[in-house]
Amino acid sequence: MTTIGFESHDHTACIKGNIAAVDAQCTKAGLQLTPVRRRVLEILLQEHRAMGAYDLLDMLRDEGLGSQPPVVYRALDFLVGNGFAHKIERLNAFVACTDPTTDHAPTFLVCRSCSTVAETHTELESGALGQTAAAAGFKVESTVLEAEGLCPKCQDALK
Amino acid sequence: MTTIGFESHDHTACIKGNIAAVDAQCTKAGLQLTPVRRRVLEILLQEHRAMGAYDLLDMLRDEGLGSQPPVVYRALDFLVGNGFAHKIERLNAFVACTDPTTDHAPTFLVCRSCSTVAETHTELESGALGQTAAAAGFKVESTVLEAEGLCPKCQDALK
DNA sequence: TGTTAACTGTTACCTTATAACATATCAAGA
DNA sequence: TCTTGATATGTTATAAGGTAACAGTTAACA
Repeated sequence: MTTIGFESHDHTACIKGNIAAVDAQCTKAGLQLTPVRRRVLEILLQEHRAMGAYDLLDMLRDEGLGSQPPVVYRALDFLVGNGFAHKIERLNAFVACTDPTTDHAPTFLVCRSCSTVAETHTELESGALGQTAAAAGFKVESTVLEAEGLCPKCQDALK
Repeated sequence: MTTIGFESHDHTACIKGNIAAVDAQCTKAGLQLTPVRRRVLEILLQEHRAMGAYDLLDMLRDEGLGSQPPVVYRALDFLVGNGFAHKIERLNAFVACTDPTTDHAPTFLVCRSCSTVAETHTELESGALGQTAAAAGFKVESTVLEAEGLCPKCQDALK
């Protein structure tokens, strides 16, 4: 299990690597990473935080890439549907996936102070949720696993 | 760990018991279970499913208990804030808490076919989320733990 | 070159939620 | 008894999030 999001890192390389991985994945799966879709993913990677659909739309509009809500929602549907981005339900906002190459049930740690989102991956079966579901005879199709609180930096800053 | 929601049970007694428990809790904590708040909780208990704020508002309006959104949102804020109800983020909807007497981090199993919501309680510390957060130095203040899928009945019905 | 499939553009609208301010109620203290 | 403060409700207006439906575009390919 790895946690990505609260450490500093080479962000430019991180963006390039992610886009390249998504590109490869799309080619392999016959998916089209169109300009709007690519740009939305780039923005999410650059900002490295949860962004609302209308925040993204404002940026697209400034760049002449679309000005109406369906444009950004369709791009987000594509990205989320294919695992290249995730929706943070608690925030009604979206983040780029940190590991777009593997299928996974993401878990998020959301800092309420700086809004940074860390993504972690867990195995459903081994977790309490998976075990509870199995015991209840419930067939899980998708999960929402989010924690809100304070990241290490903000805990220090607020002391 | 107990799962409540997919078994049949004496619903009338379940409602009375829950309201009584909330009543006692309010008296003890100096909280006011006013008519609007009580009625919203009753409706949630009666319906025994996730309900949107505007669905609740329609029912309140029919009963002359309030006709504008803030009325129901304030009642829900009170109920959710004190642990007497929960919000299902995935659905933007609300359910009565099945165990209002104990402070807990609820987990929900939401059936996409019949919309029934089962609530279970898990210990944060023992779960994958708690362990991940601890490893990352993240201080958890609240959690959203939801699974969407098919309940046992609907799995049978769809065969 | 016509047809199809996938994607984008646009209008219009719906659902969910909250800010802000006015009013009402009630209990504690001057 | 008055009045002050705390708490709750009533109401208007609007912000924020999301989608249905249909028209137009582009690219691949028979």
